[in-house]
Amino acid sequence: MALTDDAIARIRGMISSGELPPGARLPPEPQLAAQMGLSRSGVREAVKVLESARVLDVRRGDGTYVTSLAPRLLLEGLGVAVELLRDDTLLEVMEVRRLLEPVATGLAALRMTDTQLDELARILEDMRAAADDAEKLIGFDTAFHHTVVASTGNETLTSLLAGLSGRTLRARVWRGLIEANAAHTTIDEHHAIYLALRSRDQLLAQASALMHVNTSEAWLRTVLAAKAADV
Amino acid sequence: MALTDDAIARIRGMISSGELPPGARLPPEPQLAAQMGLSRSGVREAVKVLESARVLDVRRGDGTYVTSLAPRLLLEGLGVAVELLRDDTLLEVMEVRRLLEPVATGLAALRMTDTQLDELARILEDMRAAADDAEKLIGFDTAFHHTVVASTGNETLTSLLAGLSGRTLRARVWRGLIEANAAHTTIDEHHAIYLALRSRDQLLAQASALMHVNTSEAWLRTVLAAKAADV
DNA sequence: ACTATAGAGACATCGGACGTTTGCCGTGGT
DNA sequence: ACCACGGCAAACGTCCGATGTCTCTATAGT
Repeated sequence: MALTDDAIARIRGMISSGELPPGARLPPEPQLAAQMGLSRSGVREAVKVLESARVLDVRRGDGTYVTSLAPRLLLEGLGVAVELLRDDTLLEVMEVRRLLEPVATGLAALRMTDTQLDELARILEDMRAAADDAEKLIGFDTAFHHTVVASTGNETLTSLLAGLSGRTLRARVWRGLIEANAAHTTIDEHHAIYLALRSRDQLLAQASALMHVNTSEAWLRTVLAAKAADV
Repeated sequence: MALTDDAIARIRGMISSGELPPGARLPPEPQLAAQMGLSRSGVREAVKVLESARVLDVRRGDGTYVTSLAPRLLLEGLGVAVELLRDDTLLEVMEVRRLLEPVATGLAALRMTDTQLDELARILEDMRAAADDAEKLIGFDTAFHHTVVASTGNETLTSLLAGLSGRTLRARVWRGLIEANAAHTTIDEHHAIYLALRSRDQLLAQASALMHVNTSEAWLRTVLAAKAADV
């Protein structure tokens, strides 16, 4: 199993060493194969792996290029990984969010601009208007938290939290929420977070975010327990 | 580019739907190819991608199996992603650690067992004994923080922080530390964390961890600045 | 100067062949 | 009855060559 994996490692090495900077173009597959001493098939597998990791960008008919290597791209894989976690480990993910979201929201309280606060208010309105449409609620919920975290200006943090709050996870929580007619309570929690951010109160922002994650965790437990009972 | 990516998505779907539970064996490559309507080459690329993501385990001469899907495996990719981040985004990573490590250490203060505390003490001794060997120091440093975070019992959290504290990043920080003869100061910081954990003082644990990350960040800045000046 | 088109280059996919490794099972001996 | 050995079959690893399809570019024509 050495050949293809070697190729992966070598290409990665060329990138991290700076030999292949972001945007650089790789040699054509046949040439790359010759250069690394393996067949084109092996090179293709290696390239495919790096493409799926958003390290390479393969453009058919054109060539293969190194991506920008932005955190947003490289950390995208975290999301798909979390989607595959089994139910019993989703509570671990939730605990990480419980640790990270409050402090991240607290940091946002220090850095959020008025424009961003206005956008939050708009999303909050959208949320209230869509209080019975699960799909829309999930979308606005995602937008709300994304806006908050993005205001820290830390793309790595934003991508990380986005990955931890995968669509599947969110959908499960909201399903529990809506079925129990508790959507308005959760929307109020968002409002509390908004108020804390608006007043740039770091501690209050932390606290309100913790309350919110805690609620989410509780509903996730409910949903998971219901599913376990089904089986 | 649809065929291979479709295959990836389909296999992932079969896994998350429960059709292929952890440990399950996939059909042989030729059969899988027929079943999904593409050639063996395409299947191999798809399998390789999922293997690199630690979703599949390919055993030559035997067959292909679904891994345990444990967080430790699936989040392993985070580490390699972080290794490829460019220098200017490493500070973002450090900021995430600055947010996450203190609260994680605080949680550890509540959950650490006496046995684990004893192990910490042992690592601390090793560290003092190896105060001039960069390689060893990095190893003990990694072991120290791993032991602390692992005591939370949250494998997801542990893997996440491990990924954020990649070997390269650690090596850079320690290089700066040792060159400036500041290794002993950092070892003292570890001692402070240990004392806080030993007394099960959550707030003190948080504070000492923050001090420590802050020091690391400062040294990282120094190293990065020196490198930038070189160029 | 602009546009349409033809060609070259590059990736996408396929099919088959051969090597190597692994696991299993039957055989034979103890 | 148990164990060690050997051989077979299955499965992955690697390679090769051919063909399809898409992009970009340079050329020719208006």
